[in-house]
Amino acid sequence: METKDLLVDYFSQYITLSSEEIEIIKSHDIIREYGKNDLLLKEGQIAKECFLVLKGCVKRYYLEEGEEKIMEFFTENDPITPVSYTTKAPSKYYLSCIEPCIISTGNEERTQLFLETFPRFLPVFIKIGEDLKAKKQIAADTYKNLSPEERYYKLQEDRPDLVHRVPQYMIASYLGIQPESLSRIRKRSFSKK
Amino acid sequence: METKDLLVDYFSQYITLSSEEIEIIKSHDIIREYGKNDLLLKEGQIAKECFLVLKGCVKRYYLEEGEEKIMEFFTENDPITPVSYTTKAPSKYYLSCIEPCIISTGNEERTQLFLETFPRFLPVFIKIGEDLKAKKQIAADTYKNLSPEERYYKLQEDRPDLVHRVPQYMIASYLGIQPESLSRIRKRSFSKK
DNA sequence: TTGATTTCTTAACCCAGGTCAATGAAAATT
DNA sequence: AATTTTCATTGACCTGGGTTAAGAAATCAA
Repeated sequence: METKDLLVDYFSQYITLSSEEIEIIKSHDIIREYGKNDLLLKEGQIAKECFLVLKGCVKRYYLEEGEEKIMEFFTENDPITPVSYTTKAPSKYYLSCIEPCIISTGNEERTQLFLETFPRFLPVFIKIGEDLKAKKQIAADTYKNLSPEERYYKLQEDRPDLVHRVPQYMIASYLGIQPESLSRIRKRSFSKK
Repeated sequence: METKDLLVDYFSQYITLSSEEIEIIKSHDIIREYGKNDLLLKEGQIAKECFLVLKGCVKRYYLEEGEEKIMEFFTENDPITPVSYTTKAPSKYYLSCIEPCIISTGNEERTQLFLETFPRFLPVFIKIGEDLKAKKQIAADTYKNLSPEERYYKLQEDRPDLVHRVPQYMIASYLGIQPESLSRIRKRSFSKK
């Protein structure tokens, strides 16, 4: 089936899989489909799973006085490890699908079992974790150093897909500004060209 | 000696040490002293070590057009793992002591050797890494959600020591504003009380 | 197709933070 | 102690983003 190949493709980015491994990965029934607006994690809930987005787009956001404060967008091949998943404390934020999604889910038992069966995947898992950590630090630093306007241009550069794929009011929230301001920024950028 | 106890104290936060372990930790010659303004890492350099601040204060910053953009302050018991240490790529940022410091340094061989000798420390290392990751995500989220003024008040709450210990122009840089603006924020806060 | 809802844009006004310049205070050097 | 340098404050003016309110455009449902 098509969807199961997505997970195989993901691991193939990091390691060459044997046909036996491919079969086992496909046989794991850990891929689910979600609809638009489905929640993966709610505030207050303790995350029992971590995720890997194979298709679609997920937003991570806080809800403050009814306002969504979007922190991150996850798209194809982005892993999501909720803070709550590692700390076992109630989540402070939400995860929800903003498109229909195909998502692979992991939990601790399955991860441990998987790594016991295929110990050669351990360094892969560690590498993925480290890459991710570095990427997040750089993203946070970038955000800190730029003005909202500069952040928008940077986003256009780094993830041009997102700007078209996601409604503007969500992009605005992600950039830390109001939709009206993003509208003005865009207007300015049109007249420059 | 006094300084070696600091490292023992650090691990004791996470695990109860045997006297044998204490001796071995003390016998490792991995603690160095640095003066004010000493650099731990320069832009362009590949970090061969990670650090643990036992005493003093270290800033992490980018240098852009001669301007320091401070991203983080590290103080007592804060571990520092430069992105460059994990990626082996030239560092984009600097690490420098803003006070005389006592710092324990780690590298890959020593860490591996240490963990082979004391495998029971592995979960401790993992836990420290995870705690840190969660803490950083929360810190980045907080920064994103608050205005500069609110960030200052939050900093006063979270790390009241820093505000007194670090020059204001560095606090301003950390908050992402100009020293003049911080001065005005402080002025406003005085008149409120 | 049409109406309803959601999303995006524009305008007017306000304010926090940026910039520049001057002054004062505090540290470091001599 | 005197001098220089660094750091902090203040004022004047400017600008980008917030806020409110209105309307246009796009999307969706029926």
